[in-house]
Parts: sequence; C-alpha cells; structure tokens
Amino acid sequence: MMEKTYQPGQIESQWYNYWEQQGFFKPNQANTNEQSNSFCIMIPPPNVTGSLHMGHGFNNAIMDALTRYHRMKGDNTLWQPGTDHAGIATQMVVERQLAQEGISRHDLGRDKFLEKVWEWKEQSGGTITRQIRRLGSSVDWSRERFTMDEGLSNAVKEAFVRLHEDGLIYRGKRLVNWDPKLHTAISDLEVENVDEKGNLWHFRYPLADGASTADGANYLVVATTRPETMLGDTAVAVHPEDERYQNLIGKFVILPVVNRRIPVVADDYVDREFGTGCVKITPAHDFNDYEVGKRHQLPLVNIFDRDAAVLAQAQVFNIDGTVNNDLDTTLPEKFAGLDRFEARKLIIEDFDSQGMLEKVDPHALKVPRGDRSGVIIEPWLTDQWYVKASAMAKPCIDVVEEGHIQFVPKQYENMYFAWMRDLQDWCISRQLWWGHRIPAWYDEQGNFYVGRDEAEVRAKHDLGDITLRQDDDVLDTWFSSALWTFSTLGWPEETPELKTFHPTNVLVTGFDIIFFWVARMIMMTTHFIKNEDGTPQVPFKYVYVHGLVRDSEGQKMSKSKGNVLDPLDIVDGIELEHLVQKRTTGLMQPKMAEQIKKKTYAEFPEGIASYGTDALRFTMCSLASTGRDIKFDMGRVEGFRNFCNKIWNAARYVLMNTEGQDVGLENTDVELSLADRWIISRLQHAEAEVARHMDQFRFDLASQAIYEFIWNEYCDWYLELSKPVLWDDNASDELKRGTRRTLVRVLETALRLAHPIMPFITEEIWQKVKGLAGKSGDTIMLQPYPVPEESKADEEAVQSIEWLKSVMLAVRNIRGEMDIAPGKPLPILLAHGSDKDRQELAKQETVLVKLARLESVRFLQDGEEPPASATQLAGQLEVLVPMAGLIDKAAELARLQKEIDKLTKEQQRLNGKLSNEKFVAKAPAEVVEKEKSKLKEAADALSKLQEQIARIEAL
RNA sequence: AGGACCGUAGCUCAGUUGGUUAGAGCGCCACGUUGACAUCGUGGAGGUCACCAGUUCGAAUCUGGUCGGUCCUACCA
Repeated sequence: MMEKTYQPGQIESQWYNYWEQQGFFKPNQANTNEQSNSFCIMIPPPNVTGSLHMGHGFNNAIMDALTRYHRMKGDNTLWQPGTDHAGIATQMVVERQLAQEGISRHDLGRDKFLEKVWEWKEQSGGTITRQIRRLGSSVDWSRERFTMDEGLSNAVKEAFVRLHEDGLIYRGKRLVNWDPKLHTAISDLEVENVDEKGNLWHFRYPLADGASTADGANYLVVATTRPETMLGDTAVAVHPEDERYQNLIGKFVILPVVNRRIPVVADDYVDREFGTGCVKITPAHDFNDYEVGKRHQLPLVNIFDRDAAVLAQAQVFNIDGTVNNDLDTTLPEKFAGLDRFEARKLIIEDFDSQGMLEKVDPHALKVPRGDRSGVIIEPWLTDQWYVKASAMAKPCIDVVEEGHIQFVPKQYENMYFAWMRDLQDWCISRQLWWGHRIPAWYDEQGNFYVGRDEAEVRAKHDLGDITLRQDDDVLDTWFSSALWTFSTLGWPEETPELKTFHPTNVLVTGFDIIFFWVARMIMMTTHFIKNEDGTPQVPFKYVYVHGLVRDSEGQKMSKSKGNVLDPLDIVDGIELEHLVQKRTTGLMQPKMAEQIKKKTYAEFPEGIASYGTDALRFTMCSLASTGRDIKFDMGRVEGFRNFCNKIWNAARYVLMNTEGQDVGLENTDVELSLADRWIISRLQHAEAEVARHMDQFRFDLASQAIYEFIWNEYCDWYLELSKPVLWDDNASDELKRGTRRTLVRVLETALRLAHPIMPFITEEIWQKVKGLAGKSGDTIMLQPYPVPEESKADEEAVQSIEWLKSVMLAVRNIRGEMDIAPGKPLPILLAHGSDKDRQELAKQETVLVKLARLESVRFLQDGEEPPASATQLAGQLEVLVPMAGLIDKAAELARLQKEIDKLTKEQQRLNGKLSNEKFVAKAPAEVVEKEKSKLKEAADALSKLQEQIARIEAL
C-alpha cells in the first residue's frame, strides 16, 4: 500500500544505489543497438575538494535530463564525470590549514606539501561526488576522471610538448599580472577590475638643460594614480600633436627623487584631454607603458620584488628582455623593502615637501584585483610560458561560423567571436606547487629543453649526463581543463571511446566561463583532434549556456553575503538554527553574522522543508529559460513538490482501481470510451511537445508540457471521467476493461515522459505499475522514450470531451457564482443547441449527469417557454439552471451584465476592425473570415444574454 | 567608450515566423472533505505588455529613440 503523501527521502537513495550497482549508467544499455547514435556529455569538472552549490544543482538537472532523455531514446549514451584539481583554490585551502598550525608551505618543502594536498584531496574529494549522486545524476562512475590522474597528466604533457614543437608555446620575459600575495602570475581572465576611489596626483618633473614650456615653466606636470611607480619611470610622453609641448619633444626631464634623465617622447597613446596631457612612462609596471616603451625603445626599470615591495637595486632590462647595463640601478635607500603603498606615501611626501606636488584630485578608477587573493595585481616583469593563442584563433572562429558548434542561446556567439578576434597570448605558467609541472628542463647555463620526460630530453638533445633541473612552475589549471573532452577519452591514444563519443554532443555551462574554458577547449581540440577528412574536430556540437542562480532578491549567492543555499538542504530540508549556523561559520567578516542571522530568520522562519530531489530538479528545469539569470524561488519548489504528490496520488488512484483487476492483458476484448480515446490522443500531443522542447533545449517548456498534461488533463479530467465508468454497475466489462487499461497505460507512459526530469518518483511508481501496463524491465531508465503515434490522434474524441468540458464549466460557473453547493443536484436545460450538441448529449449524458452532479438534463422543446433560469453559454449552446429557490435575482442580473459588458466590448472591437476597409482589403481572407465569425458569435451570444436579462428583469 | 540582455498580473516567469478575449505557477478572495490527493477541489478578482515615435490593414511581438535594471569587454596615466 502506498503512503498517502509522497515521501521522497525514503525512496531516492535506494533507487540511486540500485541503478549504480546494476551498471545502468554505462553506455550501451539494453535499449541501444548497432545503429544507435552516440550521445555524450562531459561534466564540467567541479573542484575536487569543493562542495555542491546551486549552480551545480542547476547544471546537473539539465545534464541529467538530457542524458536520461537520450539514453531512453536508445542512443548510446555516456555522461562522464570527473573533478578538477583547481590549482590555486586547492593550494590556498591547504595553505590556510597549515597556517593554523603556524607553518607555511615553504617550511614543509615542495614534496611534503604536495603530500598534504593529496591527503586533503583524498579526505574531502568524495564530498562533491557523493552530492552529485544525491541529485540523481546518471553519470558513469566507472569512467570518473581527475585532472591529475596519470592518463590526464600524460595528455597534458603531450599537448604541451606538441604545442611547443609547433611553435605555439614559447617562453618569454614579459609583463604579467603578478599576484604579490600568492606569488604567482595569473592570466588576464583571473583579474577582476573593480571600481574604486583613488586620487590623481599631479607632480612636477623639472625640465633638463634649461628648457622651458610654452608658458615659461621650467617643469612638466604629470598626473598619476600610482606615484610609487615613478621610481621606474623611463620617459614622459605627450601627444605628438599637442601644441603645448611641441618644443619639448625629444628634450629631457629630470626624474625627481631618483635624479634620472629621461626623455620626453611623443606617442598618440596619450589623451590630450586627460590630466595635464603629460604621462609618466613606466614600462616595467604598466601594460600601456610597456607598449609605449616598445615603440620608443625605452629601458624597463623593475623596482619591485615578488611581494611588490621596493628593491634595493632596480633591475634594468632592454625592451627585448636582455639585461641593460647602461642605466644606474640605484634606488634611494629609504625606499628599500618598503611595501608599494608605504612607498607611495613617502613619494608623495617627498614631492610635497619640495613644492613639487601641484595638486591632488579625487579620481575614480578600476583597480585590478586577483580573483582569488583579492589583492591588487602588479604588472611585473618575469619569465613565463605562453600559448600563442592568436595563432590558433582562426579555426576556432571557423567552426562556430560554419555551425559545427552552436551556442544556445545564439547571442553568446557574438561574445565569443569578439574575444577570439582579439585574442591575447595566454600565460600558462603558475608559480604554484599544486598542478601539472611544466615539462621543461634547464641546464646550468639556463638553456631549456622541452620533452615528455627527462630521459627524452637528454636523448633528443644529446645532453649526456649534464645536470638538468625541471622547471619549478606548474600549468594554469585551465590548460588541463582545455583538454577535458578528449583527454578523458584516452587521448593521445586512439581509443574506441574517442572514436565513439568525440565530438561530444552538448556542453552545459555558465556564461562566466566561456572564455576560461569553452574557448580554450575549442582551441585545443581544433588543434589536436582531426576528423577523418583532416578538418579540425570540435569538442562538442552544442554549448548550452545558462545564467547564474541568484537568491530570491536577485542577489548573487555568496558566502560573504550569507545568502547561499545548498541544493541538498532543499532536497533533505534543514532546521532554521542549523541553516543559520551553516551560513555564519567560516565568514571572512564575522561581524556580518548577526545580520545574516536576521535575514535568514526572516526568509526561512520555519527552516527549509524537505522537498526531494525530483521537486528540485523539476524546479531547475522549469526555471531554465533562454540563458538568463535565475532568481531562485522557493515557492516554485513547493509547487513542484506538490506536483510530485499529485502524481503520487494519481498513481494511488490508478492502483486502487486496477490492481488485482482485469486490465485487458489477457482478455484484449476492450471498448474505449470517448474519455479513453481523448486522453490517449492528448498524450500523443504531450509527447510531441515534450520531445520538441527537449530537442531545442527548452527545459522550461518541456517541464511545463509535462506538468500540464499530468495535472490539467490526466488528473483534473481523465481521472474524474474514469470514475463514472468504473463505478457504474451497468457499464460493460469491455468498457471497464478499456478504462482500466487506459488508466494504467497512460500513467505508465507519462512516467516515462517525465523520467528524465524526475527520475526517482517515476521509477518508484513505474515499478508498481509496469506489470499492469504489460511492461517488463528492470528499470524505467532503460525503457524507450515515448514516441507519439499519429494513428492515436482522435479528433472526434477530442471534440466530444471539449464539448463535455464546456458544458461542465458552464454549470460550475453558475454554481460558483451563485453560491450553489457543489453537491446539490441540479436540473438543467439546454437551449439553442445544434444537431452536434444533441448528438454529444446523447453520447455523454450519463457522464455529464454524474460529473456535473445533475438531477437531470434535457433540451428545451421547440416553442417551450424556458423557466426563469441562470444562464451560461457554452459556445452556441445555452445552459440553463432554473432559478426556483436556488438563485438570487439580483446576483444573476449582475452576473449576466458582466458577461454582456465583456461581449459588448469584444463586439465593438470586432466591428471597428471589420468596418475598416483597409483591413478587409489587405488582411488575408482567412483572417478576415475568422474575425467575421467571431463577430457573429459575439452578436449571437449577446442577443441570447440580453433576452435572458429581459426575462429575469420581468420576474 | 563598445556590446549583449532584460522591463508582461502583487511575486517568479512563458508568450516560436506580427493576426489570443495576453497565459502559467505562487499569492489573494469566496465556497467546498462521502470513496487518489487540503502538498486538494471549484469558482473569482487582478495587466494601457516601461515610455514615445515609426513601419503595417493589424504590434507584447518589427524599427528608431527615451527612461530604468543587469551583465560582459576595453580603457581611463
């Protein structure tokens, strides 16, 4: 016996274990055959030591819906899971743990530290995969991968070596985004430009050699937001056409504080309108200045160490990276070792005390901050490894332009093209320990050799047994992620998996990661993987781009705001106190705790109820409309939890009426009622709709179609229509058999239809009804997905049931508005009916009487004067409920008047339209006809209602 | 500065190529438990589709502009 309400908790984990143990998630399951298409999704690998957030919940709901849909359709389906080593993030966590014991990674040394990281990975690495299981994701765990697995590490080495051989990886001394806290370079993408308030300091730089400006001053004024970098200035730039400074171009100024002679150069990078029109040029500490330096062959003066503190001695390079021995490297002693912001203060003081500080203006600026560390990024001159990305862009653009990869929604292609067309080289080396070590070795002279391992390098370059040292750096995490779709399938080996499943079909990901990941996957794949005809292969055919999951107020969910929701807390429920505790522990700013507590109390006064995975997944799918951000609404979850309960109870009803009874399995002599034929017809329609929407990635519309079919058609109407048959002692066995059979088979099909979105409840019920529906099998997840059959569409039945519904609606409306008890049997009369109406009544009178709770129903005879009645129109048909003792005259008049007002407006609108000659002349004939018939209907209805109102008034 | 997206019921959102009486869920109001479900049923109220102009016989839908919101990219010495 089924529980009276759906209890998801008891059911979900049980089925998941069963599916996993039976190996149902693996490719090539029962339903597939030789001709099957392959279907493959690679999971975007979450951080191995991370935990689930709402984005994962959303992501997984979509991917699993797609995976289960295609598996049921008979495709050879693989959804492959895995995790990412997440270089910086993971290393930071472990370093923080060490810091609590008062040790740094340097105290431990590289090997010991890495042991610690691996320990942490083993210890916490299972969390996220356990959580993914809880979401019902049907991934093939036997093929789970980790970006630092041996196989993937080999792929990384191979890719690096090949790219180097192809001249697409190089090492160079360049300005990079340096994180002075984490002591590593990061890529452009890892820098966030934050709006902050700052100042624009105006400094006087004295002119050398007695020169003076047009208005007679013996100095230039430069404006800067970063005074401290002036120690590294090697020029002052003005605009080539700036009249104010024409005579100074090619002259020199004396750089204050350090007393260096630096030239005044002309460069159209300078904006004449901004500041004073004079720009200090610091090629070693600013990206724009670096470019100016290149154009004017200026030396680079590096003044910072890796902490962004001032060096005792500057390091001076020529623009090509070679050491410059001409320039004095002395820096004023008092700055040595000072942090960049301390140095700034001192410099400003210096200028000020010498009367060289002209003015200070407040100035809003974008400050580059590391997305992990949050500290201000310093452009810094270092040796790094780069991928020559610009040389790889062409095929990446082509494959999208030619439609081999399609973005959904399409507008993201523009963003992608824009980025690809202006691609900067990608700095791939990181000064971290946790990651793939760069496969390059140095000899003692500093020459480097790239190879798969040390032995290969020695052999290839005939190095004998000279001392070699491997590069200390590791690769950007995204380098390994970029190989994800094919490295996980065995590349560089030519494995059967690679052949079968690559290119994969769909990548499901957030827009925020298009550049980080999507673009780079396309870059690597088109370079390394070729189709049989030699053209570049793509990593996936579709990119489904979704938005961010935000909280109910549209705020980004973040730990610091204390508004994060754990999807599993929605699945399992959580007590208020526990939720508050989760949200307030480990805060960066503990003082926020009180505020977070208050907000949480206000939003979830009762904590969060347990809604179950299916309700959560259904919510995610129905919120998944075209690529925009999602405001997460707990009300929706509740609504869909109720939907689960609705399905559950519909199943209870079906089982009560079919279990142990003749459902037409042996005796196939059945008669289908109009209702049976109708629901079967509607089912075909729903199947077509759902498939159409699934194929177009419209999970919101697919889930809506499922919801409407099950609730509004199957439950609201069909189950009700089945009652008069099943409870009618006079109904024939054939008819009852037909109804029972339809009841259970439509349910069984609807379960399959819904399974990709709600896997658990559908499995649980399916197991109970499969036999009754004449199905066998170990699981619903390997049953065929429903396919609509044209032959089952039944227009006649649809029209009949529509007729029945409209008459019932008319009766219900009168009952509702006239406050007549739902159970009170009514004697109703029908008037103005067509032959069709008479036929329908003849066919469906029994059902109508029972469902509408009628005492009687009949047509008025010709010439028969109707009694005083409440009236409602059902199309042309007039439904009369005699008033005797039931109906209040005033109320009925008001009700009729309301109808009349509505119709009058409609009539006026239509009249206006049809009396417009242009409309009649220009609109397509069918549209005109449609409007004409609408007008006629409105006029007919109006006259009937007016007659009626006159009759009532006369009482 | 360039670009993208958004503005539809109190709230969260649908509305495919212009032709509906503009829809759903939640919330709201009223009524209702005899046999699947109160996590329910029935009925109802609620919208100048941000604003302005244009194209069109016809605009929530197309075009241009205004206002408001979100985001991305670049840059601001």
